[in-house]
This record gives sequence, C-alpha cells and structure tokens, in this order.
Amino acid sequence: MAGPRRRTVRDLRRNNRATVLRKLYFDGPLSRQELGPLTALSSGSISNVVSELVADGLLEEAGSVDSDGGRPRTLLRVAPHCGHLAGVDIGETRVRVELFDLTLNELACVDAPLPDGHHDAQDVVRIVASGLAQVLGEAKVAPDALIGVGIGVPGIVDASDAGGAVGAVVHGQAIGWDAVPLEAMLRDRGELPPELPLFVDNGAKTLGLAEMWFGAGRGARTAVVTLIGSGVGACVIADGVPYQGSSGSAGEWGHTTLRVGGRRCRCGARGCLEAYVGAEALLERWRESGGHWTSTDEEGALAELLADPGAGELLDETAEFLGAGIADLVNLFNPERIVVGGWAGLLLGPRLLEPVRRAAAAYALRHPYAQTTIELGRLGPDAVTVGAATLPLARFLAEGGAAITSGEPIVSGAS
Amino acid sequence: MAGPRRRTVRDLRRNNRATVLRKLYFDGPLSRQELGPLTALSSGSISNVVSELVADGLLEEAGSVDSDGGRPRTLLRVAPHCGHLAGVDIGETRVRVELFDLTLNELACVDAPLPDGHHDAQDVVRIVASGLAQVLGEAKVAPDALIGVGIGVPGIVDASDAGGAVGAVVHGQAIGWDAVPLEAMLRDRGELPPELPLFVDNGAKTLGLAEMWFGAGRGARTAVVTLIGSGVGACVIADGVPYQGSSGSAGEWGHTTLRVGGRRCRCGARGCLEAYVGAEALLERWRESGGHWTSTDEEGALAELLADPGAGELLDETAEFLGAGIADLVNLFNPERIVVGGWAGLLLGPRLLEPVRRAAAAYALRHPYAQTTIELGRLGPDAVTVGAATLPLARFLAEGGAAITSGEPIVSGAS
DNA sequence: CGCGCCCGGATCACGCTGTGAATTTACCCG
DNA sequence: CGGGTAAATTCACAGCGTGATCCGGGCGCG
Repeated sequence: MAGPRRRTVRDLRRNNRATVLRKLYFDGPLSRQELGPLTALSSGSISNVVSELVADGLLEEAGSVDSDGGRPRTLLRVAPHCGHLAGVDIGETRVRVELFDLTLNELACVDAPLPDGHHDAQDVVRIVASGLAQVLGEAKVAPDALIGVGIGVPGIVDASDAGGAVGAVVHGQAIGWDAVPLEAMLRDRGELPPELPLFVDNGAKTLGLAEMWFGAGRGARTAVVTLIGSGVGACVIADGVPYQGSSGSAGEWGHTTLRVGGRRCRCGARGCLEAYVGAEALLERWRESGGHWTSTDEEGALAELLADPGAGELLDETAEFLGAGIADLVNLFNPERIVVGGWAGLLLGPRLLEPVRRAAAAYALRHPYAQTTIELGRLGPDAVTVGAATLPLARFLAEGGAAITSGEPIVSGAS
Repeated sequence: MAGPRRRTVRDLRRNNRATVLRKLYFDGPLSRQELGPLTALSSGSISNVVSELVADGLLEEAGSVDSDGGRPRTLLRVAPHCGHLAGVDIGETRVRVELFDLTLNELACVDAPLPDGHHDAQDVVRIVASGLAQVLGEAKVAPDALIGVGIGVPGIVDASDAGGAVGAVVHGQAIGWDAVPLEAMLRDRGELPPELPLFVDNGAKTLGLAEMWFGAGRGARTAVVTLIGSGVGACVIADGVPYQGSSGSAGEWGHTTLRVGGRRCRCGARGCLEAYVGAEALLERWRESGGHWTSTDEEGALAELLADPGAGELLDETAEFLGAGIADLVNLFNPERIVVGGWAGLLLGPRLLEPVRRAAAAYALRHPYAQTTIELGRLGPDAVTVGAATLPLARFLAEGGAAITSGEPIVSGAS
C-alpha cells in the first residue's frame, strides 16, 4: 500500500508553520511572545515562522496591547480572507452549497431542491458545479482563491483506491448511488482548478465534525457525535481526528445490534439500533401502538408524538434502547464526551436526555462511563456544510498553509 | 493537559533511526541498498544512520549476498542481544514472568501460582519483583540491559494521571483490586533501575498485541482481536497502534449490549455479549438446558459441551450472538481483519467459525463486511507475556533505540 | 594472469533547520 | 529629551538530509 514516507528538515518548518497557524486559528489573537511557550518554539523560530506566514498573507497583525513599561506586543491572527472554503451538502432532498471565509463565516449560499427518489449522479454533479460557480460569483471570489471544497453525501464513502477510479467513491443506497466516483466526475467537468483539494465524506460525519469544531464537542480529544435523524449514524473522533477505519466507513452505529433477532431494520438485519430509535422506525412503532399524526413531514410527526401523553411508555423504551446503544459506544470507544445530535436527537433531547443517561449508566461499565459526559448537540442539521468545509480547512492548517501542489494524491478522508 | 511538544532537527534523526530500525526488525536482514527506497531515505542518510546504529551496537552485519558482477551487498540486522525485554502476566490464578531477547525469543521464565480470590496487591508486586530478579539471574542478564518491562493485568488500566499517583492505576474487579497504583508500587521497591520503562496494560490487550505482531493479525493496519475466555474482551488496533480511548479502557466489547433487557451479566447490566458467549455464561446456559459435565475446570467442561450432540442448538444460538457482536465491531470499527482468540474462542472456533461468519454477514452492513476477514487466532493464552513485552519494544523501536532517559513521563499506554 | 567494469557503500559541499544570546526596536515615564 | 523595559529581530552555531562524487571489492572478459 502506502510506502513509508518521511523526509527532510524542510518538513520541520512545515510542521512549525502548522502548529503556529493552528494555535492562532483556534486560540484567537496572540502575540509572538505568548506563542513561544504555547508552541514549544524558541523566540527565534517564532520570529522566522511568523514573518514567513505574514509574507505569505496568511497572518496579519491585529492591534497591540501594552506591556507595562515596555514595547507593546503586537497581536497576530489568521487573515480571514487569505483563502476561502466551500462546503457542499448533498442531501436526500436538496443540494446546498455554501461559501466561507477562512474563519468559516458564511459568505454566500445556494440551495437547490432535488426531486425525490433516485438521483442521477450526473445531474447532482452538475448542480454542485454550478452551485459552486454561483456562490463564488455572488461573493466575488476567484476560483483559485478556494483553498478546498468539502462535500457531505448521504452514504458510505470509500476512500480506498479499489475500483481503479481515483478519488472518493460513494455508495449511497438512500439515493440509489452505487459506487459513484463522485470526485472523478466533478473533476472531469474541468470547471474546477485541477489541483483543488476535494474532500468527500459521509454527511453525518461532516455534521459531527462541525459539532466537534464549533459545537458541543469543542475541546474534547476523543468523542463520539451521534446523529439521530430519520436514520441513525455516528462520527467517532479519536485523538482529535475522525476515526476512519480501513475504508472510511467506520462509525455505522445505527446498525449495531441491540436485540438479536429483533425488529427488522431497513438495512436488512434484525434488531439494529436504528430500528428502534431512528425517527422513521420510532414513528412506525408509534403507529403500531395506536398513534397517529397529521403532519406530512417526519419532523412534524415526531413533534406530535412528543406531545402525545400516551406515548410515554414508547419514549421510555426508546430511551432504554438509545441508552444501551450509547453504553456500547462508551464501552468500546471510551470517549470523554458523547454528543447527541441530528434533528431527531435534538427534538427528542429535552425529553429523553435524563432517562438516556440513566440507561447508559446501567448498561455501560462503571469506569468508562465515569469518564464520559453525555450532552446535546448545539448545531442544527444545516451545519453539514460547515463540517464539510472543515475538511479542507483541517488539511490547510495541517500543511501550514503551504501551497498544496505536490505528491500525495488528494483523497477524501486524508487527515 | 499535555502541552504541545514538537522540537528540533535532532528529532529527524531519531525518526529516521526509528524507521530504519523498524524496517530491519520486521522485514528481516536487508542491505543498505535496499533500505534506501524502503525508508525513503537517501543513500547518504542511510549510511550515516546505519553506521550510528552499528556503533551503538543495535545493528550488526549478517553476511553478504553477491550482486552479479559488483561489490556484494552486506546485510544488516538488529542485534538480538543488544537489549532484553521482560513480559509479565498477572493472571487470576498465577503470575508469570518471562525474559526475552530483542527478537522476543524466550530466555527464561518463571511461574508463580496465586491463591484464589482476592490478591493483596503488595504480595503480587513482591512476586513480580522477585520473578524479574529470578529470570534475569537465570539468563545472566544485567538489570540495566533491560530495555523495559511490560505487564498485563486482569482489569481496566487507567493511564490518566487522575488520583495523584504517577503511573498506571489498575482497577481489577476480578482480583479485588480497586485503584491499585501498580506502577508506583513496583518502582517504590527500589529494585528496578529508576528510569526503566514500565508499561501496564490490560492482559487481554497485550494478548491482542501479540496476535497482531506475531499471530493472525500480522500485516493488518486496522484490526480487532477478540478474546473469548471465561469473559469476553477485545483489543482494537487502529492504524497499527492500540486504540486506547480517553483513559485506556476502550475495547470493552464483552459488555456490549446484544439484547436489551436480556440475560443478567456479571457486570450487572443485562444482555451483554459476555452473558451469552463467554465460557462461564455458555456453560451456565448449557446447564439450564439440561447439560452437565464432569471436568473441574472450564476448559474441560467446554470441551464436553462441544462433544455433546445435543448442544447443537445452543451452539448455533451462540454463533448468532457472537456473529452479531462481531458485526457490531465491523460496523463501528470497519477493520480489515477480525481475529477470534482467547482459549474459549480457539476451542469453539473450528465448530463456530462458519456459522459466526454467516451471522456476521447477516448483521453487518454489506460494505464494511466486505472489507473484513474473520479468522481464528494463532497464539495460545500464554502469549500475554509476549504481548506485554511488545509494549516496551514498540517504544524502543519508536525512539530509534535512543537512550531513554529524558522528559516524557513513562506511563502505560504510551504509544 | 591482468585489466576493466560494475555496483555497494562512504564522503563531502550545500542548503536548510531550530536554538539562544545579543542586539535592535518601540513605547512609557519622568 | 533621555532612561527604562519588554517585545521582536538578528546572528553565529550545531545538526540534519540530499545527491553528486569518490572509493573499493569482486566478477568476467581477454
């Protein structure tokens, strides 16, 4: 597979650039002085690295603060407009393209509805490409000012190079995609700069990333963001980076078995977590127990369920299943934090969180459970684009903002 | 917690030493010539690094092979006696201390039985210390020729520094240990060289490591080694290193819930995997369904179960549970390989492997399942010591064989 | 038997790195 | 206007990997 790759003394500089850039990105404006201890670099190196970064336009000065009686320290920050990022959310019902500056402020956004059911991949690719062109135009950003594009898709993304096609391949049963070489198709249109970093990952994972960077997961080094919507998924963060597994399809928590031989799940197996706590399955169970609703969308229906005093038992049972599922995560991953997200998760949260915590405590081992907190997500489902944009951003920071041209094929899931 | 640490140009050399050392360790004798492409180092660097390592006594020449018409290449290999490793297995019924050379050949071994039930930690520590002294004496190895000691314990090892005590703290319900600061106790005896690297980890995990290094897991970068004995555990390897979680207690697969509200498990929860496929639980279930045995030990009893033609249904059910449990691992971790080990796993393997594969295929998602192979372990339960010795060895290789003196507190779980 | 060839390995000049002390710069205060 | 102070830069130094060059051992050809 991948040959061993470690190189020269130049990489030191790249790493130090990355360290400085990251520190400055996350921990606000800092002076060169403070940067030293924080990055374990000597004052000399800080000076060199910073002036290089300033020359490259990645850093800018941001005022200064007095230092009693001496030269004031000048603060540094990442220049928000030194590059732009795009996030794409390919959902089951719409495509959403959003343009951000480096600090992930929204600059422009377009939404394109998608007809129900199967989506011809070619069509979707066209929509994405024109959406990108549109947001760039709206915000008056040149295409080569794009640092990278992240795309969240509904389905499993295979980052392994199997199949011959270069780049990410998407298997999305929900929208009828089977081994769609999304990255190659997008590139082949020739509208994007040929070397533009392109990242494709599961939409649930990108949502999880957003939650980790800017939501309830902030600060945790190892965490699991659970996403409960119509179906159920999860995004596992180990040591600050998404855990990918051998082919990028790790974290399929929804199809974890909670009852051997139990309810039939839409994946074909029996007793999956999703078959009990996914919104679709939950409503189905409500109907079976005599519930009914008038809303035409799942979201409204679920709200009606929550308002029904007769659904208490159903909800308690759901909490037990969800708690047991979370306990599995606690036992297997031993995270510091578990975030319950997804539109259904956020809707159910206020009602279920406490019973879920109790169930998780009962089902999990004491020791790892004591290390974990279970919290509600803080970001809505629209954060998929933000999370997707996070992918090229992470790469950008990790490279120290270097011109990304060389070697290493750019593939989804690259950390 | 841990401040950011990255340093100087000297680390480059350390890394390259490590790369060369590792390559040579795993892929047998190689010439300097071959080493170049394999480590992505220039011939000059290879020359420098190798001569340094030879001067340090870590490498030695191992014959030469003709190169048609030119100067023959001299082969290099790691010097097996340039250092020694000790592995300790603290089991529920005995302590086992084994001494290895660098290639993990056994040099000496002592076994000390432990009385049943609770074990006073102080006693165990004494036994370990004297065991170490004994194997060193038997093999005529000086204590400072020890590269490090690895210890496998039955219980959860907390590597986080909570509690004030420096070093690994062990929570072992099975032997009545609660927050035993094993590392500190061992060091406080003062018999070991004060800077000797000491690693403590769960015995199941060290067994898993052994399987990864020398058994059925060889070559896989991400894998899960499942360990079925009286109880059930697992060792998760992500990208070649053990996945630890936030406090080192990840991989508690045995207490994953397979049936919400199901059988009571000895951990207190209901429906754990262990409550169905652990040997203890399996025998219990056999008894409930009318089985009986004459052996006094679980191993013999399990053999009798396997020989009983009337137990077919029970075994099929067990296979379904085990398959579902493995499917959970496949869905969550997306490994390239799953190894079924542990004494009970190995005993049940020939009978159960096929039905387990079928069940796993049914319960897991198609895509990740297609990426995985499910295999039997190849190492017996005695490999705990080998796996434990693997811990300091990994550190030794990662440090490029550098004198391990400085900085970084030496703690279990350090990768 | 001797010569030339060929290839593995060592050497060396070069450009690059981070370090840390000395130096310069910028601002406040009296 | 000059002294004091602390931030930021500069600079000599040691160390690294690179890759061209050099050395030397053994084979095959004449």
